[in-house]
Amino acid sequence: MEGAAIAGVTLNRADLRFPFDRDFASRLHGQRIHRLSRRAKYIVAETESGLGLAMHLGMTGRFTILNQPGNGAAPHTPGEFYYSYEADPRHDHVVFAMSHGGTIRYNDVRRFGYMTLFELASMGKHPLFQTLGVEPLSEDLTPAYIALRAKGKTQPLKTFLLDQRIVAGLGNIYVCEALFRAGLPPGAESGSLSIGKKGAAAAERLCASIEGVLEDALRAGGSSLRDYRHADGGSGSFQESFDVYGREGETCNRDCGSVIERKVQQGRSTFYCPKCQRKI
DNA sequence: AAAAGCCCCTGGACGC
DNA sequence: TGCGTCCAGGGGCTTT
Repeated sequence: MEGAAIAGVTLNRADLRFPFDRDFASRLHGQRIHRLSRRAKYIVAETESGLGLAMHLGMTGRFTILNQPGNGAAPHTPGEFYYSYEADPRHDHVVFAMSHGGTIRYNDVRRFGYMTLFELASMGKHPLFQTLGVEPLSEDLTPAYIALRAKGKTQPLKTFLLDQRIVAGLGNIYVCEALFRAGLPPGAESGSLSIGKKGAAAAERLCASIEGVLEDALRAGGSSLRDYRHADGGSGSFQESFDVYGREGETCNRDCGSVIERKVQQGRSTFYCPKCQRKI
């Protein structure tokens, strides 16, 4: 979509998680998309005129790119998977008509996603972005950074890692998986990461595990649970490589003889191996 | 300051 | 077939 202009925006309702900005559609009308980028869990469309469109998918948000008007998308190249998109009047909330004749649909069953316009020039000062922590795949994520931010915190590691102000973009799946790979208990005090040799070693493992999990997941095209899909209708396969997520009651992949358990932290499920993730 | 709990919303899975 | 309960890739707000 980079290089294409927005020929029209149709809003099929007045809000998603939040009401759309006033003049949302008209401000985007005719804007050429200069580039698409990402910060934390936000997809950002940057227009040539300096307008930014931040898009968060929430839990069930999904973009589908259709290269022809109507229901079906023609393959980009011969032999490519042909994706037929069935219109969903109940949950197709936003439709972008693009200058080259294609359309982009935003579908979101639970409407926890949202979109908002902002000025690219002052992105760093925008409330959505201002407090975000480091990108997990950047060189900013280091054991020293982890130790610094964890220092003195009594909150559980799981909570610490889900906090977007610390590391931006980690979600429930990848936090669970990273903690497993690092051999760290989800309930351990975060502050321990900044104490002593064991803490330093743990921070080191955690850092490497976060990177490793995300890289593996990216290679696999992400995790496709339920109807989670790519913009071309394809799906990821990282769910087949989960060590702990969604594996309650199953045997640990480390052959430690234990079974994966589930507990609730912050109202979300944490999956872990009680034996492999015993202490820092 | 930190943690627990509830809320937003819809739908699928499962038990009775 | 229907109804109730629990659960879900996120995260904000209020209460303790």
